[in-house]
Amino acid sequence: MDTAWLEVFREVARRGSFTAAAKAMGYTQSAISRQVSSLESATDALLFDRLPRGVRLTAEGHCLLGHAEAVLDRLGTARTDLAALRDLVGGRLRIGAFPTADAALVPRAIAAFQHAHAKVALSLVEGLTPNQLAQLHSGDIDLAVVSTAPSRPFDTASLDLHHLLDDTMFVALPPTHPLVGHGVLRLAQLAEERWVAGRGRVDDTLLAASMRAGFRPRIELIAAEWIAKQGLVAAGLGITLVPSLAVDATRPDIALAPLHRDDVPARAVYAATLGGLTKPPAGTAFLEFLDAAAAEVADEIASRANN
Amino acid sequence: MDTAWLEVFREVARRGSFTAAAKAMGYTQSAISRQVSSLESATDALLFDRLPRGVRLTAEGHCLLGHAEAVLDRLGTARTDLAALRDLVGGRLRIGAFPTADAALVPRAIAAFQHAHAKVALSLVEGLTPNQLAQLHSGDIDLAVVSTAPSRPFDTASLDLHHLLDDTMFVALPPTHPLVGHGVLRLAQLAEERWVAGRGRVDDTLLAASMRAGFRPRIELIAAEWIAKQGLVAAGLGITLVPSLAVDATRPDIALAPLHRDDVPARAVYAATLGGLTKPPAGTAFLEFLDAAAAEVADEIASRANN
DNA sequence: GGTTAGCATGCGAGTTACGCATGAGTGATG
DNA sequence: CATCACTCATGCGTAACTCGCATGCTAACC
Repeated sequence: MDTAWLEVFREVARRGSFTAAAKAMGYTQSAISRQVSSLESATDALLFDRLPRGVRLTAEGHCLLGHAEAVLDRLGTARTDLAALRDLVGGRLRIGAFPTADAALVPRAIAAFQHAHAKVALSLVEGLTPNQLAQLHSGDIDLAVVSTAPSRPFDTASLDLHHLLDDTMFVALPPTHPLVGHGVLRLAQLAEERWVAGRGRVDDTLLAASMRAGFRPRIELIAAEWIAKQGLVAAGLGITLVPSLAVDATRPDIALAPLHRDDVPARAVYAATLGGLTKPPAGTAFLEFLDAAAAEVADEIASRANN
Repeated sequence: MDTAWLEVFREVARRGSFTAAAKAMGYTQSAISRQVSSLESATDALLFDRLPRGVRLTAEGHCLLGHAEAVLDRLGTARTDLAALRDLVGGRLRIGAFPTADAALVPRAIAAFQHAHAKVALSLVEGLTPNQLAQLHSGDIDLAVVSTAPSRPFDTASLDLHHLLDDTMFVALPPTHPLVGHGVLRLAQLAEERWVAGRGRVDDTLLAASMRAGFRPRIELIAAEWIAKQGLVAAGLGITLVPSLAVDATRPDIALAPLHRDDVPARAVYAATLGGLTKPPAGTAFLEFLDAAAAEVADEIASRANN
């Protein structure tokens, strides 16, 4: 059944005449006659009584009319929704990001995106990179902000990776620490320090890097939450590593010292989408905002490292 | 846009593969491929990502899927409703009838019809014949039970008339009246009686008939409502004419005497529908129940007239 | 009673949709 | 690493459909 038949049917029902409907729709009267006839065959119902002056809906025609209008309406909203999806005035975009990306990078991009495309429903899920990738593959999120870890390289085959920035490491020192203000530090200078460690990947980084620098870090303080680590450092009980993405989120009574990039390799931060698949329009648009936010954040980090 | 495209789209979305959908729907894989392609052109959207093993909905495809299912559902209910209309398990029938027809004839037909076709929504409008015909023409009712009046013959051209029965006249007498039990009466025997008259056509009938019988009836009592007329007659204050259709509705303390049919011509009672137009299936079905009810009522009237 | 309005239909041309066969790309398998 | 299996896209020829045009027919209107 062609939906054009329904449109013709609706027009004829409204105008009460094949000829009038034909004129209104740019068809010939014979075309209208045949289309109505086709619809009558398809529904196995006589839809109009043919009168000497025009036509009139039968009971069956009246019954069908309501449904036909509903169907055409729904098709119209389908068109509208699709257009909204394309024009970024509708639809949704589900984003995932690792925790420190949510300190500044992702929130800035989201704020700018929402300002530009208020009608798009954005959602954000925080999680570690492996979880993000799993959700990406299962279709739970459309785009993930992830970071490389030397230990777990992700399969580049099934992903589209868009490089955003490189996340270097800073050392968080108590404000009274003697090394504060000495510019770029080498990891070896910190061999005797007491370290505050969290759990998971960041501490792998610390361990691997310090072993490479020739010492085994003294880890006596374990704190999972960022707020706790900061407290310990601010109290002068130890030092810790801070990803550059989190420098804006450190409390003012902590000193941050840039670390030489040969000592702790930078983590690359990517925006990842499923490879080979069509990205939702909002996704590609969001990438630009992520780029802009990444550029801003990178600038700020660079200026901080040079002080 | 062909709704077959939507069905194919839905099937492919469910099965995640063109080939599987083709097998399920009895098409070739190439046909599926082209139909999806057609739908994509029509919607100007990429609906599926083509993967090495099957396909996967894009964001646009997911957006369209909901609408497509709604449209197909609605088309299904349209088909169901049309079938229900035909099979008398749905739809409606709007009936009109003149007042005395609602005393026994129409209620019986309605009761029997409702018992046979409970799902059909019946409605009844009481009104005089001219109003019924007007509503018939305006499309407010589907079928009218009307009666002829010598003064106002209706235009038989635009109507389909189905004869139900002939409505003769009875005389309502006080139970103590000397003429009670004398069988068929001639109007001339009642020349000296005092008449209870209503308004409108019934009294035209009385006037015309009595003038023809050679007298002018003494009309001193006017009562519009049937209940009032009966009261006056039962109290012995006068006599009145009763259409045969109303004999069952007369109170027991009134005597009814059949009137010779040469004196007061029978009114023909018809079921009228708009001529040339397709009758709703419930309408033609209802006619049979009207016929049956008319036969019953006519039998009862005949047996009453013979007593 | 002629004219007009309106729907149905035969006809030819253009478009569309189907199946068949084939090609290209990717994952599974030995 | 080569081969196979599976999936979708596409060229081709045929069949069906839909269109406009012209015509026929019926009923209302002047």
